[in-house]
Amino acid sequence: MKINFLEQYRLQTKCLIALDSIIFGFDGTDLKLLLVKRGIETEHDTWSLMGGWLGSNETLEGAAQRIVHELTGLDDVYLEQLGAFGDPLRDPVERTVSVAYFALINVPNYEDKINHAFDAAWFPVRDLPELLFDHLDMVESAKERLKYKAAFHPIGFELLPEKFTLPQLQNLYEAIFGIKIDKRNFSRKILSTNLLIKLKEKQKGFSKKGAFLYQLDAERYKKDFNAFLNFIPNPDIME
Amino acid sequence: MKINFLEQYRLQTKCLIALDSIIFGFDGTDLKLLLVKRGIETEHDTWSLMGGWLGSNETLEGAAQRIVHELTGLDDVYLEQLGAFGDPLRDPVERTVSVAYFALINVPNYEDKINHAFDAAWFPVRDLPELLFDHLDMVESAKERLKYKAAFHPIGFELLPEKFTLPQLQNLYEAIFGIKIDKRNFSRKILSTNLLIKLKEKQKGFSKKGAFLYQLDAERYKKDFNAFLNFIPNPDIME
DNA sequence: AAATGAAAATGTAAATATGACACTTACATT
DNA sequence: AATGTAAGTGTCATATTTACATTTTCATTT
Repeated sequence: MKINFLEQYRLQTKCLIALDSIIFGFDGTDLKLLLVKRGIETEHDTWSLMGGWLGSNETLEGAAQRIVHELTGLDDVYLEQLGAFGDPLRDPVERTVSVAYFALINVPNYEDKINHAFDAAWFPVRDLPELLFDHLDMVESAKERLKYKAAFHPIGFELLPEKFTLPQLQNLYEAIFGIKIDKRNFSRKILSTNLLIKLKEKQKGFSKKGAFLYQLDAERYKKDFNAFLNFIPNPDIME
Repeated sequence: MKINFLEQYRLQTKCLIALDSIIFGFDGTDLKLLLVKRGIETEHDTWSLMGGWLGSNETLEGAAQRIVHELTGLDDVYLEQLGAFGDPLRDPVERTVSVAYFALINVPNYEDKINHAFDAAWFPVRDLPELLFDHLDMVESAKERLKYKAAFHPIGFELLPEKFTLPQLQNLYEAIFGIKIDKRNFSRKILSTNLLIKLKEKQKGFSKKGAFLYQLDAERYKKDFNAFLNFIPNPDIME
């Protein structure tokens, strides 16, 4: 059963392709999202994910990287694809399929690199402003994915500075999952991975006693990334 | 920093959107994939995933459902989005972004429903023919996703007939993960979920003794779907 | 009718991981 | 020198995991 093949292509409706990136950050206390204020006339001053159009010779991820760079100044952010969002009415202007990516970055590390030309700003995920189009759906979906991944893979470190303390790491997990974790059990579990190197230095200033800094053992991290972890007691994660 | 907004839309290059579905099946022994032979003149008689184009008023999933139906006759298959594949050269004819979905179905249950007009046929995932475009990448990606999900969620049942035996279920997990599992430990673990109802009947014919049939407790299945399982000892799953 | 063979079914003990729980330590500030 | 605040640490009871071998059932063969 053959069909005229090229004819098939010619008859199809074409679509705009957008890329939207959800950038998670952690400042030591709160899980945050980087948003930009898009000067869009029809949607007055709405906050938006890092969005833009697919260029004709770009890969999807390449375009997402370029857009993140153009809007924030950030380079070489590790982006992971979240999926495609293509409801016919998601963009009221014209039918657009958007491919969403998400990234984890450390807020203080990148703070000075962020280009504020586009009013890029951090918002706590628990208290987001109104977002453009279906961007809130994308964010919800990204939060679930983050939980899912974080429950099994040591990705938490992507959100922390190079040197971090156990209480910071614990705060991060508590923020991602919205739970409290016993610090004795947490440190036992996390240290049993042998993924952390304890440094001689302490982080001062935050507490009086100061907390020891740790660093990721990069070798093991790469090697054991796929080893499943189970940081979260009774995880309650959906997809 | 405002930009002429509608102008922005007008300037963008448009793209074709394809949907491709990866349909996994299990015949009691092997994990299989449903493929169709596309009568495509440029790619002579290559086997292909269930692919087609996005219609102008369809949702992505709606289009994927329609295409699966048109090519196979199957209805109401549960499809989950795998992601978008958009390499500029993936389709040599014209730039196309494809959104891939995957599904799990039970082979014998659907056998008679499958429309063979398009030469739809099952292939063991361990021994696939050459595939169209980047469909092999999609399949690899789907296999990883299946492993990932199956490690934590009781999705194995989707691939089995309504009544199935513990050895069948174990074979399925062994096929998905490519490992051997101790049957005593497997049955203890799987039964401890209380997700299975043991029937009085036995499956006859395959073994001399015959194995008891089980059925999914649909109530609990829905309720506990998000409860994490850990069927797989030392899982070694990547994403 | 008895013997055979092939897969199904089942239990236990040792090792490991988990979860609950509270006191001591360090040090900056007063 | 005293105080306050967060960091750091240990134990025990329970649950989970792993490793491992024998018996049962019944269709088929003799």
